[in-house]
Amino acid sequence: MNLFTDIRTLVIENLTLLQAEGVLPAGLDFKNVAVEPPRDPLHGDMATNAAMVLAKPAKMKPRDIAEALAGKLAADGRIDSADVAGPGFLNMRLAATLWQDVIATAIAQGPDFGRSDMGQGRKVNVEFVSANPTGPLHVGHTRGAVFGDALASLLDFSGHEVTREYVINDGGSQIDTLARSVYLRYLEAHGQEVSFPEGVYPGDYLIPVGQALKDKVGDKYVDQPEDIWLEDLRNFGTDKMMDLIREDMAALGVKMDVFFSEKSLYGTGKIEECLNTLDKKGLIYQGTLPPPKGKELTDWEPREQTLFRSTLHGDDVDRPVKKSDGSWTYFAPDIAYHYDKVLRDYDELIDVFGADHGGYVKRMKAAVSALSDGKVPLDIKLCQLVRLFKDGEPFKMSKRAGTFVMLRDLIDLVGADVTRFVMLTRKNDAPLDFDFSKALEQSKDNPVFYVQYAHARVRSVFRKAEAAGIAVDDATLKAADLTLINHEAELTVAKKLAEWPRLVEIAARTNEPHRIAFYLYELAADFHALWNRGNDLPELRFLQEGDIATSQAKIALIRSVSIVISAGLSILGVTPAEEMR
RNA sequence: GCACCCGUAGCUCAGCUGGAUAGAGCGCUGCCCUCCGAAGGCAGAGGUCGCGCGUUCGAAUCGCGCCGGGUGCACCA
Repeated sequence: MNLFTDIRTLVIENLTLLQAEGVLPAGLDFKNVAVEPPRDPLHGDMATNAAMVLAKPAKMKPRDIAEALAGKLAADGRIDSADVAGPGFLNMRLAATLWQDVIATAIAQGPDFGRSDMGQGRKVNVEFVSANPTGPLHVGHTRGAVFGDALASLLDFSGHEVTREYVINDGGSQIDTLARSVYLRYLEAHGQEVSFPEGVYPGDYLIPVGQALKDKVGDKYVDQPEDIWLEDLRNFGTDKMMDLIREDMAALGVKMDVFFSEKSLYGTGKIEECLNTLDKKGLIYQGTLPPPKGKELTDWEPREQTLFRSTLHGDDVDRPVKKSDGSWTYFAPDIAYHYDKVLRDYDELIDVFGADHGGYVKRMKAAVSALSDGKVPLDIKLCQLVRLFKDGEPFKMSKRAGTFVMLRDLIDLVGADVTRFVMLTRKNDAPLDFDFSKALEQSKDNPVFYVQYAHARVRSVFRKAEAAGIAVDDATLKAADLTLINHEAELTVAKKLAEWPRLVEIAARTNEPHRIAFYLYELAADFHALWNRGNDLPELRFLQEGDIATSQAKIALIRSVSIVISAGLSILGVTPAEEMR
């Protein structure tokens, strides 16, 4: 249920009625008629712009339309009052029973309250993380991982059929580097002194991989030329790195549905097939690109190569798919990979990339547009950088090898729940400051704590109620006399709960899970405010001595608060707190 | 040079398919615990929404042009 769409339906019914009565002309388009919460709650519970958007096509004054509509709406039992304001806004006050119904619905639907069918079962593929299999995940990957996972959950919650996918870049030359790095660790495991020249990965995490290789093959590869061991070590290294990455993701609570191997595209004719498809559309040609501008290139010279005419699909320049020596560029298998997704019949594709891939967006969209004839939208979400702080100072982790802060370090320091929530308190295209000390601080300055605290407070009331012998199971609460919930402070919370289904749809439509985090903060604030009103007004306390019916009604209200907080946190991948410690 | 992102209160940031007097938190000022957890709440002060033009009944939001900051430009992956 979504109260806003219910009321919008009511508004449109009455507009139609006005047409039938000849007050409004026929043939009006109602699609721009919106029902929203007014910015200022003093104006009412809901407002509609109907009169203003219809004024021009109906050739009437907005206020006249609004007056006529107000007359109709005021007659409906659900509307306490409908007033015309300003240039033609229609402000409505809703009957208290509607807000009380929200509570009953929340309890009846439990974790599914707010679930939407707006996705209509559309198949969406969310590709995220996709870190090169050359080492463990670091902070930058973490943001993408959290974002992608939360977005996938959000889309699932709003009626999409979601696939979480990771593409393993196991086909490129960075895997040669990995293989050589593993080889050095392998020699080291055999007691050799090794040095790590430029261009290999020096990280400690490869030490056990070298050891494992020794355990597996003994001294078979010692002092052998590269062509003997390279292919084997590419596979061995990639497998070990993917194990590591899977463990990292598991520690963060991220689980993929599909791991797609880029290598599987090579030698199977898939890339060729994809490029043939483009060729048939006249989008492949032999040509020479102009030199890149604004950059001093000393070794640049014009070369003829195979190009994809991406400019016909919105890109700035055409892009090479083959190098001058005839081998594929990185872009070629990536096009083929996205073609594979299109062929797998997804209705929509989403890629979550790091901000450093910004230059890749247009060409990828161009490729998907070309391959699907514009039928499959591709949305690319770029996650900006994460800057680490401690006590307000930039933070660097001292690591023997490398200055990256690893995902594991984050989780060890603050835990997966805090990491996830903090990463989602900023929209993806804004840089994120992550302050360790703040993330662990127990104050309202820390949104993670603030939301968790609200949930813990609800649970605390439940424990007290149970100790007092009051039944607080959902079946009992659902049957509670909710007309006892009628104080303005309580209805404020119920109204915030009513926004939840609408908020979910907005967040899903924009692919912006951070809106969930901000909403939860607002809901927590309304709840904390109500809690404290109980200090001054004893009748607002949730437990009313000797009045079980009222207590149960009030507990039903805060039960629905905890339901929504749990549902929201579940989308973000965070576990709600039972109590604060 | 070009592309993308950002610019909103002293600071960090929200702001819905364009809606009314632009909202939070921190910081500042003053209040509220014999009370379901004060780890919290209430109130006050604080804004040319970077600048200009345009579209519109209406612009922080859309378009164009500037200014400032970030990221990226290749036969790398």
